Amino acid sequence: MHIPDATVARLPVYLRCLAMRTGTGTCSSEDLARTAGVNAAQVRKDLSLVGAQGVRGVGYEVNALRAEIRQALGLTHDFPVVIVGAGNLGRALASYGGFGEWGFSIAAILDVDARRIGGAIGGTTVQALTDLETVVDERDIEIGIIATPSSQAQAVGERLAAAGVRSILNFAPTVVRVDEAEVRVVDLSTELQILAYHLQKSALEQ
Amino acid sequence: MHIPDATVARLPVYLRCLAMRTGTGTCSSEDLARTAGVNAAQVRKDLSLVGAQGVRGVGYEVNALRAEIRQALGLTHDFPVVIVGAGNLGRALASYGGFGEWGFSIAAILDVDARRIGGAIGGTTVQALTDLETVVDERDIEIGIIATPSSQAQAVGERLAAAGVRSILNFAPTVVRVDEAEVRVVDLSTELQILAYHLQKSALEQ
DNA sequence: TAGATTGTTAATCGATTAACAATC
DNA sequence: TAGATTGTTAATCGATTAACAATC
Repeated sequence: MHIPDATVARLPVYLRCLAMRTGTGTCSSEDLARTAGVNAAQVRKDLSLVGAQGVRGVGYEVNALRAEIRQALGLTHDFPVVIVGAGNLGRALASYGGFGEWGFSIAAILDVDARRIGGAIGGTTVQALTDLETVVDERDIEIGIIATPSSQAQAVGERLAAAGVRSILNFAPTVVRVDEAEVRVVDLSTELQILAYHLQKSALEQ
Repeated sequence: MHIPDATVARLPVYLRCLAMRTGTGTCSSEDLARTAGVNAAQVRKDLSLVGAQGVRGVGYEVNALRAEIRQALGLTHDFPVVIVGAGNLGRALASYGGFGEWGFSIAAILDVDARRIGGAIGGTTVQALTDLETVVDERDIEIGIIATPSSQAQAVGERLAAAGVRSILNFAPTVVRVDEAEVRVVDLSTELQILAYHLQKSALEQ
């Protein structure tokens, strides 16, 4: 079944909201909508798209709901992830606790800098960037995270794609275009600029 | 003039694409569309919404375009930003180079941990979290960044809002709801989950 | 039964894009 | 003039949401 992009983007939010609850009990679409900050009709529509079923007059069973959403997102097996770049950002990402919770694990952290190679970050030893292809192949890595300086981001993206990685998350503040892989960007200044627009707009309204 | 949200979200991308070019010369909607990864008609529509004007048969003047987009986004003055949390993530954000380029500056970095207070991160001295209200007031801060552990995120969001901050960027992997402020979330696991969905989908298609 | 809440429809709203006249 | 590209229209597509019958 096809799930619209807009729904896919909201599913992780629902998972996060559900994670804040105790394991058992039920939850109405109204409850979930309030914590997620969306419309209740939208919650019901999204949930029916992922195949979750509630009980009229009662709500959704929290545990079953979690399972349905994870299933729909494909979070059914573990995803080994490679982080390229062991600077401040790479370290912050690696020591971010929430990886395992959703079935992602850090298979490797790579860097070019000899002073960083061999060091440990949250239990993972930093390897040389030259190991990229080997690591991707041996550990069956499907997801790569770019946490390098902007100047190296495009080249790393291309290497990841050439090694067979089909999903890339780019944290470097630059455009990375790779035809063979899906690239998502996470960027501080983009977010700040969007906030700035809204600030200006609300200032004009006064 | 009202600019649709979808357009506002693309404007920073255009700025980034334009930043990759030399200061002068022209650029067609087709050029910009290719680097930004969107449709050329969409680029022209977006640009006409921000009031940018091109020349038929030639394209848009790069410098003028940059200026129009910045103007539309409200990037006309400097925005002092406060970062709450001086752990790995806070450090990574603070040492991220692209701040100044778009008119944002780090006015303060705050933390609760006495071992971090007084230390310097990229030229800024870490201050005590108790200084939050004073700093926001004295430096006229309108934007706050939450880079604390999840457990403290909501409380920090509320304090920021109470101190008068109307725009908050939350990097903690948890839901932060504050009625008086706009909160945007940037979250690693959300992005990974969306990638996982697409991986699974393309695997099923084979 | 009465109250609550789902699941779905249908209307509305907003975003995308092909197409093409205008014009440099 | 010929080629290129904008600016805008109108069609299409996708997303949101109010409303309500179904039903626990």
